[in-house]
Amino acid sequence: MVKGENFYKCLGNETRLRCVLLLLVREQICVCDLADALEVSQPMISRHLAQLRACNLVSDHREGQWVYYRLHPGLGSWQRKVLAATRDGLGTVAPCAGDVLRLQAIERQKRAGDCR
Amino acid sequence: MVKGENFYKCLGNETRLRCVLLLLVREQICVCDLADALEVSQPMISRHLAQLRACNLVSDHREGQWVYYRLHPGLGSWQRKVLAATRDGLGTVAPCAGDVLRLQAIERQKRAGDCR
DNA sequence: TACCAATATGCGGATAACCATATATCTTGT
DNA sequence: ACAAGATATATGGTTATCCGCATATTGGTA
Repeated sequence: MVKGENFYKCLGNETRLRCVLLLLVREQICVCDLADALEVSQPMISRHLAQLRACNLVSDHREGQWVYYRLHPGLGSWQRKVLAATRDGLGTVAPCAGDVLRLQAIERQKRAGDCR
Repeated sequence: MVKGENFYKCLGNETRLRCVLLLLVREQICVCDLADALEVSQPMISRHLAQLRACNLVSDHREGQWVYYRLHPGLGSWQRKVLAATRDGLGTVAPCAGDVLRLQAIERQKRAGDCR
């Protein structure tokens, strides 16, 4: 089996692709922020994240109550090139552009909450 | 729907990925040579080529009895970058390396046939 | 026309992918 | 210990994908 097959199978789903593209913009994102930014249910994002994890596209770590995901540090350089090219091609159009905007809004809201 | 989704769905199948990587090595290849190089049946290669065609990853043209496939000339630059990075990452390992060798053997055999 | 090689497609069955809903687990604060 | 928030998984049903085999189509040639 071609090693890239699972890699591309993962990217062949809209939710997972949008996840990965968001993780190209932010070092790490917690599950609830991902769900809100992509406007999908919590079980749905969790299951897709599990798949990305199984294929070593992302890694996760817990910080208290929250689980943060990031692009897997062990990604091959060719895979990073693929993702970068994809961001250049798709990052600025719908729905990815909207995902970034929503994520930024979520982050603003959290910072505002910290102030009181 | 993210535009790249179908692109990646196509690449998420071993046979189709190997096809595309071979087409990165040769300008154009006919169906029977593709089937022989990848060691898959003719209906199978034909069906996958139809899918690649439907997603505008490849284009085809007839030359007499043979139908030749090539990477679609209208591929976006980010898509070409993705394919180039994939070739760099996977092109020299199995099964892709073997595909190229078998294709070369097929071409040698054809040239030998032409000489008599 | 008849035939052969090359290619495409129809069909049926097996498997995998996907989603929504419900429930379980884990962590923290009370 | 209990409650609540965050995350993961189980379950069931629907749809999509993949494959093998048989057959149709197309172009060249006798």
